[in-house]
Amino acid sequence: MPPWIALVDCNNFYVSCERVFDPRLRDKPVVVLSNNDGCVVARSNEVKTLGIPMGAPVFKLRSQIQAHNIQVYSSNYTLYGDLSRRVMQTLEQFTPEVEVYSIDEAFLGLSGDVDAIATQLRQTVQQWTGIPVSVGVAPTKTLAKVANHIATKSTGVCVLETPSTVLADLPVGELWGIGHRLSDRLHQQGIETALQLRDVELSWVRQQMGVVGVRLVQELRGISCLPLDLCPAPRKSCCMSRSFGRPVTAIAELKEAVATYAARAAAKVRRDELKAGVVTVFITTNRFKPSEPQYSNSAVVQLPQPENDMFTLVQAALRAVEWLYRPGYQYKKAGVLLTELSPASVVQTDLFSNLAQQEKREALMRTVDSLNRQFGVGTVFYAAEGIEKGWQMRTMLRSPGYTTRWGDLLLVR
DNA sequence: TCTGGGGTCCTAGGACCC
DNA sequence: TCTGGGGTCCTAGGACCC
Repeated sequence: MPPWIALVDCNNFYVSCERVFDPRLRDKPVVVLSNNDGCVVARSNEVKTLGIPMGAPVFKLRSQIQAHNIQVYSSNYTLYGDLSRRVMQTLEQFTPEVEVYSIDEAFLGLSGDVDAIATQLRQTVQQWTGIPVSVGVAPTKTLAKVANHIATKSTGVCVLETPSTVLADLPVGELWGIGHRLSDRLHQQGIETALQLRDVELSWVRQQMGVVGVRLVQELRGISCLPLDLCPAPRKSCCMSRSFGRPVTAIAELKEAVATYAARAAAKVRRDELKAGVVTVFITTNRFKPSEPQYSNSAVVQLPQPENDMFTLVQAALRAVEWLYRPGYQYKKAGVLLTELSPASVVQTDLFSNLAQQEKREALMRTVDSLNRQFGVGTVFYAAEGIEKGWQMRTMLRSPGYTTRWGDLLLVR
């Protein structure tokens, strides 16, 4: 294992993606909103300077958006996913040891003149993809996160060899793995900085923060406890859920939404060559409106054998909705969770399964998937998903699918 | 009017077994 | 009188991440 770990982080990733295809957005304040245009999930530096926090609900920002002429975008995950893939492929030019950690971050194993490599890598990603990145290099993942933090605020590259002074200036709550709960508890115990946490007794850490805390503290001391994960295990669950664009009261609409989510979730597990053994459906009213009657519940359907066929999973999900639905409530959100995922290649049949029928369905699913891949999600769908979809989430301000839809190709002149 | 979505890991406690 | 203990599995809830 090489002695260094680098964290490459795309700066303000979603905003940077929008800027790649619309250079007029450079140097302007830009935000990208969550699904349903609910709250802010990405901010340009100009917006950060204005003090607008991550996760701020957009309806509270109206006056600021006006006053500073902030450019507002709905999220365009197809575009971001595509650019992310290009960034990751570029990183693979520099080392085979790439752990894709999230849509905009990767850990890399590096050795040699890491300062020079990091600088070169940063320039190459910028040149090949148009996305600015910061690179933090250190002996452990946790310290690489700290280094990245510094890199983002300075020249874009930071190699952290002797971090004591840096850790003394870092509030403990900003460490990777310390959320607001742990942060509060540490403050109560008089621990304010990352350096103080690093130098605390391990037995105390074990008792107060469990094994997760022990690993974190060891990492701060330069002892790697979170190795690079170069071949991630297959996922254990697949969730598809959305808030509705408006309150939903009728079971017919709820069924359309849940059928749509089940079909999308089924497509995801087929893409990953998995099958699901259990389908869970949940529905809920709007918890932000305590004045209205509240109801939320979930139902679990155990399948006789693992499936990834759209019809089977949608039917199971719809049975769950019938069981869950109570009239008289304004539903705000629903979701479908697929669990007990197993490899699709393992064929498991029971006495009553009809092989010929199963093969026909698999062929049909392959055709559906390929059409939806080629022409966009929703080209072919199950009638139970509904046509009008009045419940669908709002996305008023979405940018075009520059790299994934022929019709949206950027026009020059 | 208007507050995201998709994951993972850990722990504690109960049921059950021998 | 004296009432084990270790292991596994499952579940719910908590905490965190991006």
